Amino acid sequence: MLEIQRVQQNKSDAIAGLKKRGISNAEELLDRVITLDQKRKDTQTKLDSILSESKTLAKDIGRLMKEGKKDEANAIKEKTSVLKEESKKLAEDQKNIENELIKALYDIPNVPHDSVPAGTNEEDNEEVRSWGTIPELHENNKPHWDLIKDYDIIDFDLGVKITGAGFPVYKGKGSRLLRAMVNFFLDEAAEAGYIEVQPPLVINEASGIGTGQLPDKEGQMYHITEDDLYLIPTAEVPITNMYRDVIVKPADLPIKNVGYTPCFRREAGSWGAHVRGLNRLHQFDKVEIVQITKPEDSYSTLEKMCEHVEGLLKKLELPYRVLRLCGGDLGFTSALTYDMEVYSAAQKRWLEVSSVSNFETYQANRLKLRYKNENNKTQLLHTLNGSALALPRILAAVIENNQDEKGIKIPDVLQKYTGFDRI
RNA sequence: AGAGGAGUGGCAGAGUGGUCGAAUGCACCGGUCUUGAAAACCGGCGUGCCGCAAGGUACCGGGGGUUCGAAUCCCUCCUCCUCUGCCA
Repeated sequence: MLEIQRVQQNKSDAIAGLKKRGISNAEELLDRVITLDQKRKDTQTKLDSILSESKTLAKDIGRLMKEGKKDEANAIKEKTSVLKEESKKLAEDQKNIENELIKALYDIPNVPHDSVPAGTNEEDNEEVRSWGTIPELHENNKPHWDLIKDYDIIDFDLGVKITGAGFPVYKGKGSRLLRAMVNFFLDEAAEAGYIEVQPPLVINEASGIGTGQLPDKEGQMYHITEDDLYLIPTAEVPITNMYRDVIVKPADLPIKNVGYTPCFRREAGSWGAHVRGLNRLHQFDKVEIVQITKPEDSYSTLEKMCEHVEGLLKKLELPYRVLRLCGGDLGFTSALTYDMEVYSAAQKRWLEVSSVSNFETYQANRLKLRYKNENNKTQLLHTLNGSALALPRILAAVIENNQDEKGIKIPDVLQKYTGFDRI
């Protein structure tokens, strides 16, 4: 959630930023927050002074009782009961105002970074750079949903039988290839200084709120109602929430974590064109990198994280492009996001395989994730994360782009992980 | 899952209805002393909110209640420990 102070100080910037997301009533939203905050302050001032008076009187009563001046004490008691009623009412008002304020803040997305182009959808995303050459495939090349059947490496029907649509079964060399990639990605991240973690795959409500999946997007997560827990939609949630309510020692910054987890997404209502095969699933694997940095370091860190992701794609010899997402395509909590897309020569389209974002203080503000700066002041940190990488689409691109008449060639860097060089 | 016990500041640990935001020790930071360090001594040392500030206010696992007044009493939830049961 946005910092109220920042909204107040740079209101026009915030409005301009939110307009890039296509939010036309930005000024109205921000004014509401500012008004509510002022109301909150006023109420608190009143409440505090009443509480202060009550406290003083309570102490007087205690003293008088001890001195045996019961009548005097009782006289004061009457006064305090009036104050108590007032403070009770004010406390209730205060709570209501605070709830309204938080709700209002939850409704406002992050203010995009200056470099984010305005726009309404993916067509307005800006290509920053690209790499690699699109391979020429043989005449009878096939998309991955056919290849996986031909070589019997991924079975969707079996997944349907066990669970339902969107839960594939990886088999034999398919399963080995998946595991090989996970290991490759984790090793590369370790090499780049990320500390590996294995977080829970199930999170509580507070964690969902911390990273912004709740209260808005609960429909996207699988909800275990009996225990009121959620299946993680991404490792970002448990990993970032490790640092909820933490004041980090400056010496520990930047924090760099990597985690491999399955991810679970209901994807309610988002099925349709372009989601065949591995392109969109309810359960998929992902290696996620997360960094927590000082505010002044976050944008250079974002670039480094992109370099890391691009390094993986280069080693896998996959042609890719990097997009800077426009305001309309930008995630709710993100200030700047780069999407990495790999070109699938068989599907003849770009596949999003990674998304690297800087959330600035938006998540940290909800998480209460802070550090003591040089002036010994507690200050919000910046959070960043990126997929490095999302497995199914990478696997799809790898088998599609490396197919020939005789089968599928495994990229060189993966061979020591798979133990085989062809499928 | 059942029975019992417990949750207090970075840690340890006192505090069972009033002057307790909380003793004390350790850790940490600053200073004195010292060539330097250690020891000793002096001072500082939680977080949020309101306030220009002085200061005020809230927080003793979470939520609710009793009371003029709650770390302390009551209810409820959570977590941890011990024993029993079950289990990869």
